[in-house]
Amino acid sequence: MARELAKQYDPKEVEDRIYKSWLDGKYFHAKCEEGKPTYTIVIPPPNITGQLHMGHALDNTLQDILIRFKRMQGYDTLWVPGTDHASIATEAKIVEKMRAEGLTKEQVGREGFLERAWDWKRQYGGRIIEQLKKLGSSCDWDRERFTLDEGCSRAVREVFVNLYEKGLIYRGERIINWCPHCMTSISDAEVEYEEQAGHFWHLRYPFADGSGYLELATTRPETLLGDTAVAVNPNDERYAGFVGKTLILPLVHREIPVIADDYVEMDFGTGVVKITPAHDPNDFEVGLRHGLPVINVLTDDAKITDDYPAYAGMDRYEARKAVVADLEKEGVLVKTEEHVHNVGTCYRCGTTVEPRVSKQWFVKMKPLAEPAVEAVKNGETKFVPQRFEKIYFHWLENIRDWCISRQLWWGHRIPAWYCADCGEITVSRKDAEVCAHCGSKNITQDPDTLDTWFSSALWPFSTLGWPDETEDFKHYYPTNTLVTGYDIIPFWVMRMMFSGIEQTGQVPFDTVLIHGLVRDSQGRKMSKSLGNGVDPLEIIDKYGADALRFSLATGNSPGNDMRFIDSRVEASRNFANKIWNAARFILMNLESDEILPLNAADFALEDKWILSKYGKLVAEVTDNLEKYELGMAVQKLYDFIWDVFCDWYIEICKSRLNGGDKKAADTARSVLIYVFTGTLKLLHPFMPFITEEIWQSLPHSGEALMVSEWPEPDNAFRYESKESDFEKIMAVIKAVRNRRAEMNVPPSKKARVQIATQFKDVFKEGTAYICRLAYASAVETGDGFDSAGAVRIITDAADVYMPMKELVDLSAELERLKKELKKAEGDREFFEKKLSNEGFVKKAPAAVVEQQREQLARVLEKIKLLENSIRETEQSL
RNA sequence: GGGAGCAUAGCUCAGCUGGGAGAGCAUCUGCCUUACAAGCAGAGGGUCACAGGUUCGAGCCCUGUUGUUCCCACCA
Repeated sequence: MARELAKQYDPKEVEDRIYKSWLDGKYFHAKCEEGKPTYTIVIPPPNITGQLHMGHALDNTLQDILIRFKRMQGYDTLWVPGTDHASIATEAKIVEKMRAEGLTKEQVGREGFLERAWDWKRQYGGRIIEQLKKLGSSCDWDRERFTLDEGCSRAVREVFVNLYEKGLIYRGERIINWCPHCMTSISDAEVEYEEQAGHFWHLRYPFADGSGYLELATTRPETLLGDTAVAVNPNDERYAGFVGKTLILPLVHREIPVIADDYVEMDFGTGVVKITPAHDPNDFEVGLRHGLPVINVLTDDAKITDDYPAYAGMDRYEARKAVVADLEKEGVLVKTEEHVHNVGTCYRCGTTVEPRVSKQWFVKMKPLAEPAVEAVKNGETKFVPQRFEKIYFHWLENIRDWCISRQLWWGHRIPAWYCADCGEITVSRKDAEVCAHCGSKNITQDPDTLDTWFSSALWPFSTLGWPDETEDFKHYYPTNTLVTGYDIIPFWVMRMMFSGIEQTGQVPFDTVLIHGLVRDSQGRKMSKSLGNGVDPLEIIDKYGADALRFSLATGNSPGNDMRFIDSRVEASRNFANKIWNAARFILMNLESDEILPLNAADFALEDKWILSKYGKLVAEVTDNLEKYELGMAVQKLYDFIWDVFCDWYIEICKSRLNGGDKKAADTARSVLIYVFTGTLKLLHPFMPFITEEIWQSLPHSGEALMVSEWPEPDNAFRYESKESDFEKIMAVIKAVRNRRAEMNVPPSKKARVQIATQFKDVFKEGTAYICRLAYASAVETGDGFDSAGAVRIITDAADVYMPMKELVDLSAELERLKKELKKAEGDREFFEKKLSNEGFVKKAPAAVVEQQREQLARVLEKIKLLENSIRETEQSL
């Protein structure tokens, strides 16, 4: 029943239909099956503001590969999907949208704002989910979650209150990173440092007693307004006499002290530092040590406060200019130097961050960090590749308290109420009605919301129903593999680790699989501003999802960045087409829908060869996948399908299929289907669409490839010696092709092939293959042949003659033989040297020594044959 | 200032525990051979950054150097 398939694979015709059939079959849905081992992944929830980019495509391809592999292996697999409310990013979008309508947050109020935000979420929040489906992601969509949904919000409350009760969450006035554009505090992890060209202004601060001045340098002269001291190093002899004296702050004319503090580097600048506790984290610390006042000079949108009428309302950069000009006027500006320094910027909007003293909520990190470090040190959770542990440790070991409050509306509101009567704070799982301390009803909830990452940190268990002991939680927690980019370790991985350990007593996952960034073809980071981003959906449209997935899974090693190159996707697309055509070939050679039974008694040499190769492939691919070596697994599949199965096995099968011997043809069909079906299974996690589509049209049992059983190597089909027999024949075929190509003999011109060999049986069996694949008109085997005018080819197992007198240029042939002899003699020297090395023979493993001996023997044999050939050729000349 | 990665064919990259260097693309030569020209059969192309060391043996392990990318860090 020959079937007609299109000559080329058309992913557009296939993908949506196949994806729908999987959904209809509910194959993605995890059923909490008793007695089955579980395998769980929680998706790194993409932001609802996001559109699928290459980073997502890579991340989710890897997860889908793992989850499909484990599903086929028989695990009860669950891949939890969902999205993140992304407080800052989303809020910024809404604000921007409102601005277009001429509205501000204040005008619409909190309620109105949140309504708009939820509307926005309903409209766009599902966009990226639909895009993930295009990629083939086999997530359990029935369990889709959102960080701001009811369940996740309850988990957030529970954790907040729990930590508060343990004293691990506190409220305090600290210096924090403030984004004047987003108008909120951000955590240390959310600050990105970049080098900026700036200036170094040298200033003179005069002593109050008129006895001169101290010279210092600053990069931020406008903060001078908030200076409350000038510091020098206590060991600095130059300034030893000045400590304790009083200076007059220029412009402001306030009296400030000279203090001594270790923080000051003697050999940087002038060794004198102005101290502005309100606007520099280090100065803040110095201020604490010396009991200095904190004078805030900037508003929350980074303008000078009304306390300084000369500059009030100017933004920090305008103020800087004005202050410098005034300093110059006052005669205290000594000089201005060019200076490059690190400036902190907001990771969301890129605005320069303003360190600022304010009252915020913090998580005390030390007690949480220690068990999280320990869990990785003792191997409960391991990183792949392992080196990323270092980044993880480094962050946790140097961590400062986590500022979790945000001056935003879109997010989990902080469950703290302040009492206007007694001034105490009530923190509660349920919305508080009265003050827990004095019973007053005069309480108001903290207006702030929590850092988005606070809820993301709970994702592995909040999505499974925690804090309730749900079936899902009991069944699927702890999860198994977390797949993410190395850039997210401090934001997310680390926080999930300590949150999981603290809240559930267990690590949230046993393995963290880290991947790199997908860069553009020139190695640059893909970014909106550069406009160099490649849209995965366009690639899918052009080449198919399988081709994209295959490209992302291959050709890079774990943790390393990769470049996205179009030609690689094209190659993957070609590979898909190759598989498609292999399927076409098999289908057009089938006579029924039956799965023909394998009958070992009928196997031809090539059947044993391919079965043996296939068995090894199964073992290796499985092993690679279990070790997260996805790139290696996929490379082996590529080589097997293209080189081994298509180029050799299919070609060789043709003679049996067309030969008229029904039994032989059926044997070929049975092996073709067995090996091809098994290979499709192995490839399915990487290229789910095309493999499913083909499998469905091949004879099969079961509903779908994606829920079929993962292959296991069959020991009955191990044929080591047959494998090497077949490879002897292959070597002859390759050698003949090679010589014919060199001599420009067209395939249409057949030639007799005579093979002198000690493996006569093998080559007799290989006659048909040699005729077909080496364009032989006939094949003879024997001990020796007349070499006069024959082309001679030497392989490891055979001495091959092709009588093609009219084509042979004897003198050229002689040259070639001599060249080959020279090479063989070089080989002989190599092996002889190695084997005569006493150290090698004594110390190398016996197997290695033996192998080298065999190789030497083969070389010697070859040399003998070559010398013969040369002699005979010389005689013919 | 600290830490990490990378340096292999013209290009993009593999190379798992050390046993005479691989793929894809590109180039060149033949082929429309009844699955596939998105294909088939061949070919050329590499002092594996450099210098030492360990070893019988190093692309792989150790030390240093150079180049490059990234992360972290309070040098005002």
